[in-house]
Amino acid sequence: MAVDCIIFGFDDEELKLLLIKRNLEPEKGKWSLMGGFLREDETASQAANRILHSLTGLRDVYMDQVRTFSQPDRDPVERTISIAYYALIKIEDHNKELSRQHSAEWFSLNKAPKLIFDHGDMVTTAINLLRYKTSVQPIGFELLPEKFTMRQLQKLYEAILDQELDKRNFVKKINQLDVLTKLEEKDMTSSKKGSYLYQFNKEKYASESKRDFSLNV
Amino acid sequence: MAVDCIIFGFDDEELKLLLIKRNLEPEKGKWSLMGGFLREDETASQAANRILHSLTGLRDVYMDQVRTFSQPDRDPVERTISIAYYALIKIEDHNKELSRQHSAEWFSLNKAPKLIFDHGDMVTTAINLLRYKTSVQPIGFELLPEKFTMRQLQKLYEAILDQELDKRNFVKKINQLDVLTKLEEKDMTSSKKGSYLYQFNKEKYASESKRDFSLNV
DNA sequence: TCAAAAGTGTTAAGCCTACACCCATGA
DNA sequence: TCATGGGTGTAGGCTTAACACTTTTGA
Repeated sequence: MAVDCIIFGFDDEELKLLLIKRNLEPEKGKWSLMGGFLREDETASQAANRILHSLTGLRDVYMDQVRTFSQPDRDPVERTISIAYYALIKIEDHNKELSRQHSAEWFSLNKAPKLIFDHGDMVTTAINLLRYKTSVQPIGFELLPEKFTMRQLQKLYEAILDQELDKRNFVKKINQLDVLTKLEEKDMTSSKKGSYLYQFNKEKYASESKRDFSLNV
Repeated sequence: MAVDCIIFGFDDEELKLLLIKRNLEPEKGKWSLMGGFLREDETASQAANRILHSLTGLRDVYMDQVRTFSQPDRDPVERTISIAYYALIKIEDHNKELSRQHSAEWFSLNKAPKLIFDHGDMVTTAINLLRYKTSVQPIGFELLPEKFTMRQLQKLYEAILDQELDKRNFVKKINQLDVLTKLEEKDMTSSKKGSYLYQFNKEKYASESKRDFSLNV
């Protein structure tokens, strides 16, 4: 029993994937997802968190079970059944030294190399699930810094859905959800005028029976 | 590694669940899902089909992976990780003798007994997935006979969604999907006037880029 | 003063919802 | 002839999509 992690990040432009270069045979030198074996005393979700932590140094990260992959010959060495999880992390938070040690690198989704075994399927399945989940739960914020601009948020949704969105309609819909706090602060790096920063407001989301919303951007 | 099957059926009124009375310790005599162990040479999906077949005699049944349950102590005897699948079957098609041999019985969803281990969670997760899936793929038909009336179909959706629907609006929406064939034949059992029978039309669904529709009844 | 991104409203079309009456038939 | 379930259309409200100009300010 193994667990594999599809690790998503966002760099203000594209959705990215953290992949590791495999350092053992078979398929040595090829790219793969970060994975590991399930221990006796842990749940799959705990294993996924542990494995993610060993590569990124992060804890308390949003993760979701994708699906279990069980083709008998999916791993040519011995039968391994893998439970796939995806994780949403803030790229800048992760421990670069740790990921360097694992020869890990970030790839844009559409420029990612071919992956070993059925890891490509895992990624595809994970993205589809991510698309669904973002329309039903406010998990996009997990990929952004604490404070972010509307433009960053829109770019994120565009990256996840792989389609352009209308700026005005997007702002309207996000505001309707009423789960953000608009800060006084402005981000001055992106333009001369500067743009307001927002924060995800857990209280607003939790309190007001917005537990399951529907966001059709 | 085990596989457990959430077997859904529909009796023209309610969504039902096929459960078996456990004949071994622990929890002997309690109700549970039908399950079994994964064999060396099969995928989880093949195992699910095999297990379903052993209870119902049915093959080529619609099944979907729900999620994998991995709490170390979920089975008190020994650690068992279970991949849950749900199945949609036509109640009248299944082999009653086989299910009698397994002391299996159909229960209405809301009248089902408490289940062993985490089987209750499995059922809840499966229903949520089923609700989502029916809004995105025409899988409801798997629970109905070959030929069915609009009223049966509506009752089915009402059972799945657990809410009443407007008759006229429902018909409109189903017709918009354009995946049914209206037959000349009428079903005369339900009323004196008789009601037209319909059939799910795989060709219509497959051909016309309706691969992913959206049905918001 | 100009370039570059931020911010902001309105309108028209389409979709969804609510709602009630006639039809066909067997008893 | 009457009771039962089957079948059908429309109008109003709401939501969604399309669309462009002004603001701010650093260079």
